[in-house]
Amino acid sequence: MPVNLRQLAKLLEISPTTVSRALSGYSDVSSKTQQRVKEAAKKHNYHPNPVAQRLQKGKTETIGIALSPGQNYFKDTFFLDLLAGISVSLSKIGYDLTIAVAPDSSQEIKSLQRMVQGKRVDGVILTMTKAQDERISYLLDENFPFVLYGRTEDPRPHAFVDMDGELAFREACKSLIELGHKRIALINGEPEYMFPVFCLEGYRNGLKSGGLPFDPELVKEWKHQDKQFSSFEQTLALMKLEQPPTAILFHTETATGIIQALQKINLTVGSDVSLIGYDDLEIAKTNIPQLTVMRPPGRNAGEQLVGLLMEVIDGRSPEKLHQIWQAEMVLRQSTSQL
Amino acid sequence: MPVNLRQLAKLLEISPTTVSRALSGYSDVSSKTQQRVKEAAKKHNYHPNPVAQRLQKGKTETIGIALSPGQNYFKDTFFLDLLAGISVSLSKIGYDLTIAVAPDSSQEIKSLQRMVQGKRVDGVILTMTKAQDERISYLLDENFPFVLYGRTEDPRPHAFVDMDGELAFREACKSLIELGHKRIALINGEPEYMFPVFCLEGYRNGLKSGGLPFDPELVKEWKHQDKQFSSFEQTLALMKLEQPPTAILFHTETATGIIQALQKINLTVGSDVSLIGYDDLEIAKTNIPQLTVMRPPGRNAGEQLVGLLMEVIDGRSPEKLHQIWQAEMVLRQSTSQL
DNA sequence: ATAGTTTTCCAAAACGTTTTGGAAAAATTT
DNA sequence: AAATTTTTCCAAAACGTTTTGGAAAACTAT
Repeated sequence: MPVNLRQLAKLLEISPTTVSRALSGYSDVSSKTQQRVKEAAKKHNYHPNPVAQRLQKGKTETIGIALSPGQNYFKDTFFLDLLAGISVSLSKIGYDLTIAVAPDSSQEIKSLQRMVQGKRVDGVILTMTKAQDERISYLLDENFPFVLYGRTEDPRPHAFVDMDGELAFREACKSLIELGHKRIALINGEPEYMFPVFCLEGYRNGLKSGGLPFDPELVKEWKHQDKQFSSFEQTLALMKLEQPPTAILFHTETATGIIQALQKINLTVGSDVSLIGYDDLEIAKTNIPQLTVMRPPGRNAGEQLVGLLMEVIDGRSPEKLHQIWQAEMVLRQSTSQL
Repeated sequence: MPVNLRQLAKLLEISPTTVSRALSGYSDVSSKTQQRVKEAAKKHNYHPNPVAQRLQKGKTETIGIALSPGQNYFKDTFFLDLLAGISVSLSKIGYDLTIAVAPDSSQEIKSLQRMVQGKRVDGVILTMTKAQDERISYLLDENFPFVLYGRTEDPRPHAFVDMDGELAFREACKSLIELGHKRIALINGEPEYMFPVFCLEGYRNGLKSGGLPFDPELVKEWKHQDKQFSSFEQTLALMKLEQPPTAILFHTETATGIIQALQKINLTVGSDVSLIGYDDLEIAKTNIPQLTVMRPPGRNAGEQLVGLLMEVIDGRSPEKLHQIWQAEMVLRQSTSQL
């Protein structure tokens, strides 16, 4: 039932070469036969075998994304959205997306090697980047095409897309200062990952530009393994300080823990304590009161990643292949004048 | 730098045939040369080109999973866990996992066709199955190997894995009746999907076996597009009834909406209203009070799906290739004697 | 008509494996 | 030592495409 190129050629009494070239629309086959071939292909339900194409072209026409289940950083539908963007962009150019999930973080490098050394993909996309990231060193050492969603400290040139966490937290901080807040806390992610590092920097810069001192007591970190509970605890700790904060900057993915902590000690979100989250997750809209957040542009990150990666694969130097995106503030009910 | 089979053979002054057979451990090559070949392969960092292997074997050694972003059914890390199980099981047998995300539900069938007709995969895994599911009809019509995570009404034999939603909701219902509840509500998913259909059935059977009447007023549905808000509204509606329920059965993914609704009208979870959720998501453990839930076995669903799919691909009749798993009750603080 | 162009086609090689069907060499039996 | 069996190897074909380097056929310009 499944016809191949040779059989189709035989049916048309024409050479396989011509059939191949007709289907790819080369100008050295007359429009008449081109027509004829295309019709026959449709009629006989011919689809070129991608495996054969790949062998011939010397490309896998596949790109990979490596994850570990430890990466439950991704909340809400964010990750699926990213995957969707990547997948759709890839299928437009005839590429496939293969994903490798390592059983745990320690095996992550192995599943990456399987894709790279095993010649299963032409390039990879990496998320959840760390300041020191062995996956990135490996890819750079191997000189294998990749693009990051996030940043890293490795100085060798490489392509990446990232949010401007510094700007987002700086702006959020400034807006709280404008509302009269003098004690502003930050509940941050682990500094092992790159993003929280930028967020802290933005927070410090925001304080500085508003003329407020930096107080290390007001900065807490949650653990990835136990996000909600650790942010719950950190919130309680903050509020037990001699001079507790009147506002908290945080990552919206930890909203549940923080809000429940405030509830427990009978503080009202929005009046007693102002909150600004980073990322506009579902909870920000469904919570009562709705949460003021910094909203990243989102949506087409996948498309951008694919675009950059293709340039890297095509051999363009990754020097200039990076983008840093800005979040915008969405004012809702969790912030108020002090 | 990347060595291929022929080059390795030349280096060893041996035929490519023998190298190939040595590496696959055939008994018709002496253990001495087998040793020699394997060492050389390691030394020269030889990895067989999977594309060439696939062409020769006539298999893609790849399986596909098709999603649409509309499927935000998947909460928490559940989906990543499933993907992890699938990915790990596949890599053990040398297979790749390619995922195709359709831009929206209407395109879902297209991205499935791309994988199937385009000969990009040997089989597919489907989730979020509907009672009437065009994806499933398509695959059955094409006689293409697949396995479902969920059930469907199509009577033609096929492989699947599913939870026993009927049993879970029946048991949950019975346990509430034992606690003395007489007005038990169900906040269910849309009956377009198969799972809620079974849940409703279990609920009805539970009532019946406890000698309680079925009251349609006590059954509500939430919308997938707006899960939290619609369950919020439905909860309020339930509580405005002349005879409001004293207990609610629901899907844990809608917990936020339901709990916030109860909070709004000053009802205490666990004493005023008992709650039992289906699925043991993070929120069930972090909420105060912790939620009593029905916990599905989880974890190795991916492994099972892969196992069944491989049998289908190997041509085994799918008649007997299905499993239905049972959830177990986890007693926490959201249920109490009436 | 002749030479020169352009258009249209195709045979053969190549991509990197595995499998098939023997053949040569070695070991065993007569 | 000859005949038989077993062990070890390999040449060639095959998987389904695309590309290369021409060649034949059809026009165009002289």
